[in-house]
Amino acid sequence: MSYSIGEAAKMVGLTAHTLRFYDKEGLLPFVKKTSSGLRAFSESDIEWLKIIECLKGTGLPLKQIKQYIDWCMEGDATIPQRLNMFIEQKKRVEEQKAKWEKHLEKINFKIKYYEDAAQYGDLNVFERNPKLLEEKKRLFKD
Amino acid sequence: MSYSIGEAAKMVGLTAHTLRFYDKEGLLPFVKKTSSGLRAFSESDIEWLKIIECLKGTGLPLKQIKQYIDWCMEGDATIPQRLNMFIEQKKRVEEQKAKWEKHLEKINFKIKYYEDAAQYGDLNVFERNPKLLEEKKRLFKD
DNA sequence: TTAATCTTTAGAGTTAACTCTAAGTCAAGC
DNA sequence: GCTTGACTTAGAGTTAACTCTAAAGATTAA
Repeated sequence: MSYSIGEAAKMVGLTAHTLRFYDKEGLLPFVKKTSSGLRAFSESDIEWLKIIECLKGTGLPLKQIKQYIDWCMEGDATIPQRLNMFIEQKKRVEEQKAKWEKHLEKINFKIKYYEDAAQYGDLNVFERNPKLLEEKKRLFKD
Repeated sequence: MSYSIGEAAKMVGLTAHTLRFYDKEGLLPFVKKTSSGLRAFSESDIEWLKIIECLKGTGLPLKQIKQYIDWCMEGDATIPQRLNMFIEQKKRVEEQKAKWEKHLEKINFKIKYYEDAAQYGDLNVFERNPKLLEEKKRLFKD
């Protein structure tokens, strides 16, 4: 069983346009075509798309995703590079997560700040709640 | 005390070019200029930049950041909108974090997969480790 | 006071990742 | 067989967010 480009697109939450664009960029060398020239996505192609989505979704540029796909096509000799690539990506994701935690603290501070402001209808928040001022200093010091 | 555009840029990890671009886009209406036309960033302007960085770093487009800045300039009447904006942003960050957790599981799987492959020099990983195949099915089923 | 460095503007150029169009081909239902 | 909708390609256009250039003015250190 195989899927048309439109079906495959729906399965991974992309458009057929985007899949054609990826193909043109060399990200989908594994996708075969029918005798009449239509792309036919196999189950394993769908898995490829999910890995591409995973890497793209964690911020890896398409060029580097293509690099990975190229390594996969080259065969067993590139296993170390591929392993290294996923280790690096894991590192990046975890760094990014740490950054987001910091951002989230600032956002939570702003929510507290505006909740108080909304309640009283003005921005004299720190006069009413000096502890929030301390928290602000801590969050914005660096 | 105030900072030149270059100093301000260094303090928040951006370039002077980028700060001028932000200014042109209307993101920095609070920045004053000296009598000779140079931008002078105050301490509180630096805090503005950090909030902009926080919002940009959690994926909010510059247009929506500008919307927030505009609300701030409009005065107390827009406090509810601003509160709502941060609540929405918090929601988005937490959704994004959940997505990244899922991506991270796939990445961890790939690391295990390629570690085994690297050790044996081939990709017959699932023959050696059938449990990994089960994990793959679980991770890629949806 | 002069050289080096920084800042100013307007505006052009770049990059990544789509997004769409046109003109034609293919497939499924009636 | 015919219509309708999905598919094909090449290539143009879009969007966001920078990134850079040029020419002129401002600031700083010697």
